Amino acid sequence: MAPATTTKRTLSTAEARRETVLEAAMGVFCERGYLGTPTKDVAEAAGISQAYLFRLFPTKSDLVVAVAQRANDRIREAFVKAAAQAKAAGEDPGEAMGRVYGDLLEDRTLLLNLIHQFAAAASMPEVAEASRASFAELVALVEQETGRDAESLQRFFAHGMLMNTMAAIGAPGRDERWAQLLTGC
Amino acid sequence: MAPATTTKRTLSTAEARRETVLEAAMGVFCERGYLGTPTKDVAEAAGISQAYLFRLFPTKSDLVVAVAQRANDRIREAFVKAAAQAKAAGEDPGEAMGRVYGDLLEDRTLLLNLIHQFAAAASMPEVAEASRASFAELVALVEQETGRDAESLQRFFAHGMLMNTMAAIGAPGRDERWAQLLTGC
DNA sequence: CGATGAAGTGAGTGACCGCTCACACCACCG
DNA sequence: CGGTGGTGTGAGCGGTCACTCACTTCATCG
Repeated sequence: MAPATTTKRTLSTAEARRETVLEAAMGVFCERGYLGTPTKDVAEAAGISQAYLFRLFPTKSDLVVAVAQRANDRIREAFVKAAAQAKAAGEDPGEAMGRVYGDLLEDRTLLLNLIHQFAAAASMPEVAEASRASFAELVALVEQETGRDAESLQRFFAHGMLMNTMAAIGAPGRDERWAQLLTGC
Repeated sequence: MAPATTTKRTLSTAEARRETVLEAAMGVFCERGYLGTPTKDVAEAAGISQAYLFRLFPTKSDLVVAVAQRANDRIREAFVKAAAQAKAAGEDPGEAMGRVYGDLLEDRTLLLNLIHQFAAAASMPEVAEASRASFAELVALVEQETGRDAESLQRFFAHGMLMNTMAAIGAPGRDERWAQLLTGC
């Protein structure tokens, strides 16, 4: 790893390692999910030993929750940025947020982490709590930025969840009629 | 299990046993998902030995695919039945199908198997294929029975996927504003 | 009856999993 | 210089996993 270029200790090295690990974990978890992926794979992808992984995240559950929160954070940040840019350009923030969500789903890693998160929520209360907190923030954000009514907001998020599912099962790109119908914008 | 104490033992056919196993498997898989649930738990829930489970389903993957298909079958059957009843009663089949999907999600077992199926689709091509086949049938069915246009069909399924997700993360029943907004009909 | 084949299981197997521990390394400080 | 505290690891531990095999029990039929 490259050492910090300059400065004094603004960020601990362990903290930076944790960032590396979370990034690598998202990439590894997205294939077989949280329960299906061994911690050894995460450690290898992050370029550290399994022993050190367990010092950075005391249990696998801790790691999973952190990964889920990171995925949620990434979505929220993208929404905030898209809304700000749209407002500055005098465009519709709602449309910009919908478009940016579609762009996010192009990143298969993020998308799969999302659906693994929802699946894991069934047996991990902390993950479920993180998911709910994320939806709370996202709904508030979209409502505030767009001023849409309840039905319109529900449609916005429903469309997002459909796109999630379609991407997960590999529907986009298929030329069957049903796939084009459900994935079409 | 039951006939162990008595000297008599009533054998069942392998086919009947497979049905029992699939039913039990849905109940056990729904908690921790396909990769997170050991086959031992499935065998116990079905009341057979692990060894015999592996004679009925040669690999865990075979079992998982069969369970996914069974969940999909159950939804399709419910849709067909609801549409037929609605038509016979002179009601709107589309509304009936939407309502019956809401009823199906009351069964947490089925709902969780659905989202675990979508998650598993990421690493199990056969599961992904089963999911796609199910969507193909469902879309054709709803379109045929309701005659709705593309946008309306997409909204129908999008709403279903949102309900899936909300139920999975435990949103229904919460009194936070966002939850009522997204789960409200 | 004895034979045949399907139903069903106890007792493993090797591989793998989450997690731990003793210890090495390195930068900095007095 | 030695000490201190954080970074990092090799080697495993106990337990669990998917899967197997030798074996028993049962129903059926000539």
